[in-house]
Amino acid sequence: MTISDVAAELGLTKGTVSRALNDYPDIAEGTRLRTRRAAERLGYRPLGSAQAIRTGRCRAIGLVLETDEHDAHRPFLDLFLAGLSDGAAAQGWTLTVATAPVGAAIETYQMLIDERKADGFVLPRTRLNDPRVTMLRDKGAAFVLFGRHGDPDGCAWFDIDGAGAMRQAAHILAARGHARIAYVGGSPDYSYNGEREAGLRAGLADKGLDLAPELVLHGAKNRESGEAATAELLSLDVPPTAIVFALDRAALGAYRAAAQRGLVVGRDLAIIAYDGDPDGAYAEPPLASWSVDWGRAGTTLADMLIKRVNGAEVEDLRATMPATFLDRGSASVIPTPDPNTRGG
Amino acid sequence: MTISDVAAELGLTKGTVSRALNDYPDIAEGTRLRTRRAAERLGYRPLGSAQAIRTGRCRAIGLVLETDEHDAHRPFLDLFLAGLSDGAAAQGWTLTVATAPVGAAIETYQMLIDERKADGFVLPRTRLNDPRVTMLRDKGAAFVLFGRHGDPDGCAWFDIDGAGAMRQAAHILAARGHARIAYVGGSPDYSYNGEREAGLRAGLADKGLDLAPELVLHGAKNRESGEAATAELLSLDVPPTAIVFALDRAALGAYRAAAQRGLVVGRDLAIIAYDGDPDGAYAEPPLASWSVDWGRAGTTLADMLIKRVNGAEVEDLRATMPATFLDRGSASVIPTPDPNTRGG
DNA sequence: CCGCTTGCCGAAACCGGTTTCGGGCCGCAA
DNA sequence: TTGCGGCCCGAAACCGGTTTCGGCAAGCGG
Repeated sequence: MTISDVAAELGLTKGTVSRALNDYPDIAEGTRLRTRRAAERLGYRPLGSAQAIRTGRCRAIGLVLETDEHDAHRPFLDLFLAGLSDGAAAQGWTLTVATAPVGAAIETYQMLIDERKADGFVLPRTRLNDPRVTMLRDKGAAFVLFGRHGDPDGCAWFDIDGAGAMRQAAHILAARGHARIAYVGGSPDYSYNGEREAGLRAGLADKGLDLAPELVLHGAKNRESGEAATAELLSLDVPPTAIVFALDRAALGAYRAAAQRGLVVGRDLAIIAYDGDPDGAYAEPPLASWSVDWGRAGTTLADMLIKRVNGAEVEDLRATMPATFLDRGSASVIPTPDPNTRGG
Repeated sequence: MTISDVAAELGLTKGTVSRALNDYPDIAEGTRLRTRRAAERLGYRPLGSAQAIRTGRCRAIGLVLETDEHDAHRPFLDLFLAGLSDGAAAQGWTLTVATAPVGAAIETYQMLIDERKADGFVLPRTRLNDPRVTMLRDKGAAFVLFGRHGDPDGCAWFDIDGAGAMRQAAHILAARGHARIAYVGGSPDYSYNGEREAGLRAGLADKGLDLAPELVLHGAKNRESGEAATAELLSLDVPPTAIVFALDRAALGAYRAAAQRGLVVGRDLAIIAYDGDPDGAYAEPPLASWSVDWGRAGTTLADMLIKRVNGAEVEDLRATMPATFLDRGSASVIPTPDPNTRGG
């Protein structure tokens, strides 16, 4: 069922049918309706590749997932893909997915651009200094970052408000009587890390507290390193009464470190983390965490990218979305003695 | 950089260049090489959509993920996608991903076929009676199942040998002194369930054992239902000394059910499950499980689908891959008394 | 009544490839 | 020398759309 078939059925030419279906202004209203109905009735769907060749648009969002990141546990990938796919499908677009080792990602983008398999890209896990950004910017390709880049010039981006979440985490812990609060970050290469730490500092400052230098650790990206970081913090002369983790995966390692010192999470030590990893719900006690709506994030990114491809300015394509606090057992109130008289 | 540019550079016509690059037999060897080098040097890459329009092939694998399955935790989706993408990329193909609610998947396939966004499909999570299979078979679309279908006629498929894994699980447990072994299955709609149960039965039969009817439960797809199933089994007059689960997620629920009865997994109760879920490694004791190489599975499926699109017969496109046993603490030897004198 | 817009559609070029067809040139046998 | 068959390549059709251009007919003002 091609456009010529539809045209023949109506006694029109294919050019006229094309213009009618694409809402050109030089088509009579009656003709437009007649054409639309006939196309519907005959089950006509324009061939993507055929339009692409003339318009230069294949109406596809490109997504390149970087492999080789062993710590990159992605429990939400399906939700994220569903969001992207829904957002794309709502406008008749599709999703082209490729994977590549971290180093070779650039080539993959290049290939997708050259063969016009995608009109633009959603860049997951944006790093502060990201070669993908400079490359795509140079080539004039359309893209939207998920996360923020060191130099936002020419970048459209979408991000979860990790700073706001951490700021509120500080407020919550302060309200529950904590004064000595630690922070365990993830990989410093990613923007989220700085955002979350800054947010926590801001929240503490709001309450007249600060983040002691010895209570700040970085690079905890999995259970093992989270456990090690926690062990280090708990060995201090004056250990923290609460720890805020940048990542759930690291926080889940804290349970064992605490247990080894005879401490019970949620009673002797408060923990708040970030990601809303479903594993956290099964910890004992369940892990309090900031959860992200990955589906909505995907849909929003898809919308933004399509707008960008259609010519919207990057300055108008920047947005954040709040995270939601899952107030679970690990963050419950801890009856602490005066921190000044405790342990030291 | 189009094919005409390359032709002009060489003083040939675009038709000749096209034939040279596609290894037509009526092109002189010298011309072929000269053309190939020029294309390489100029960085020419044929436009996917342009070839698609004439050849009818867009060199893309379609993958439709079904959402709305809340129990469909997919910790390996990234590995699977990477495998598919690698297998596709090795032959110059790409991967088109879409998602759809379970009921609406058919429409999504239809759309991808009509707009020729994919030349064929990999069908994940095949059900025994799967509407996708009948639909694609009727339309003459190319596809490869991941899992098996009730009626394999006209189907190419790839599957993990869950039956073999379960059979070996039976052997292992029997060798470690277990005689009263239970099976907790997942969703009966999927072929894997029947395969795994049958494999277990076969393995028990090999050792002169059988699966008592009261020791077979179904529908445990998550922690909660796994916990409930375990509780039910442990309340029997003569409870099992070992439980084999079709799914890791369900097995992880067993730990709590055992603990509530004062039983310790790996000492009082042996557990073997299936999937190789990374969460299992962090259980106490770690969960013994059959792990699947999702990356290789993806690559194999991609290869098979491309062969199918290129005209291979479905009968030649059927294969299984073994799972690997992760012999961890939950399956350790349990010193049981004679089952006949115990508990009853 | 004439000329000039305006609305609407047909005709044809075009996009970047692939594939078919036909013919020039060469070598070889008669 | 002529005829014939291969080897190569050019020319052009083709795929299914989009977009430009030109022209016919109706409407309108002068």
